[in-house]
Amino acid sequence: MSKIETPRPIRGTQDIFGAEAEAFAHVVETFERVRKLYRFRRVEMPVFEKTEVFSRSLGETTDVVSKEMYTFEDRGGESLTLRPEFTAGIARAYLTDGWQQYAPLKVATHGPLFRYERPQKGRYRQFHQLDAEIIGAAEPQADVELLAMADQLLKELGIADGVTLQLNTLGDAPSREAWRMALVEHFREAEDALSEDSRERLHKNPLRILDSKDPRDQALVHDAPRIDDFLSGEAERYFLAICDGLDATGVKWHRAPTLVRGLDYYRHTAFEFVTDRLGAQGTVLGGGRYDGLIETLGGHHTPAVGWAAGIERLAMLVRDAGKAAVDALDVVLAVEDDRALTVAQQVLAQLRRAGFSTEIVASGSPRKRFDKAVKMDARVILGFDHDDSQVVRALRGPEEWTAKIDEIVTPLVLAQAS
RNA sequence: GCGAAUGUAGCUCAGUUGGUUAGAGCGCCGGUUUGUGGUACCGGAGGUCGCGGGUUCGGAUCCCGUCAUUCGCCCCA
Repeated sequence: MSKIETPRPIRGTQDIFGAEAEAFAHVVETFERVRKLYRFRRVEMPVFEKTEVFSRSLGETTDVVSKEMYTFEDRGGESLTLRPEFTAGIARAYLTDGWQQYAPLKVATHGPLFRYERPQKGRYRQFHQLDAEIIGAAEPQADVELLAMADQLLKELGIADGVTLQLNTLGDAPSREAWRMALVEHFREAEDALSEDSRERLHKNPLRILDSKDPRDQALVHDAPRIDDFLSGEAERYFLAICDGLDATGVKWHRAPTLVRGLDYYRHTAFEFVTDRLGAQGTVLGGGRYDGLIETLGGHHTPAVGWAAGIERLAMLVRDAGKAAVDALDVVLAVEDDRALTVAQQVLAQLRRAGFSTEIVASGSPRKRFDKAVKMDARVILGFDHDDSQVVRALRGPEEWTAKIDEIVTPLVLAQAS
């Protein structure tokens, strides 16, 4: 008989358990609570879409589309792709599901996304994001509201210290194009001094040179033309309105003139909440305005803003900050004699129905069950020996007491209340 | 796609210049002790030393390849 080999997990996937899973759930629960305060509607989106949903909206030449997507043919021969981000699918639904009637539409969702990348700290092939979008709103207040929600989320997660909001504008389409051309001209003059990566970027995505980490690029970036010199009057007024709005809302921000976005569809506002506590993956939440995206999917010109946040990255910060408290165990039952099992089962059901989180220890060596129960760190321990009185003893409460089995809940409720 | 480090029990790790039958702590299972108690002791299960090849009388240890993990680059949340 040949040995059966256990299948290995897929590279870049995670089996999340224990404290990590608690932190993960805490992030999602907090997001759900905050999103309701801001009246964002919950949506559930498909995990896969036609490939063109992403290739057209993100841009064929972006790394995400050209080498990071999980694309496959289904049995009908259609090219499908596991979603590498949320925005494109939501924009598609806005057009195909008649969501335009609800504009301006505020939606929120979360779930798994897929990108074929080299895994490292805070970066996985199946990863998870929170996502919030406002579609059909052209006014700066939409950007401000979205940022305020992000800010409140981070504060309620208890990780706002050490995370800063980096804010920039990319201008409207003409501003952005003029800036882009000036940047290309600036960097082309000194092309030989650029890093290899940046020479490549010069042709593919010159804006990205601005946030290069290579020291050879730093000096050139420092002298590079600023978007401020290319902003149209309208684009400038728009950006100032956002700055004022954030100040009025009490959201702290820093101007980051070299902050750009990787994906082509962004206009005007661009932002990232950044920390230095997660190594190379410092962006914890990022987004911006994507007024051009809906058109690439065949819709009318539709202004929109959104952001996404990496749940794993937030969960790591939450864990490091010690903010993910595991819910304490209310009661543990130690069955020290198997003949008392039936009685214990009755009490167990009674307690759980009454709303107490309850665990039972009834296996292994009877003499060691109490010790096991003690280690579970419950607020109350109930000991079950075998005798005819059907009385249990409670320890580790505010005080010790005994009770008949059908009267256990009452003293526990009283103990809870005191 | 590129670079570096690391893979020994369920977990955290020892394992000397290559040399008997590969170890410890924790956890798990059983027993004894204690008996309103988180104790101590005894015993047990559990390992193709990531995988494959090579060098050697002999490989957990040296060499090559491969897979995985981690940390960077890139990309991005």
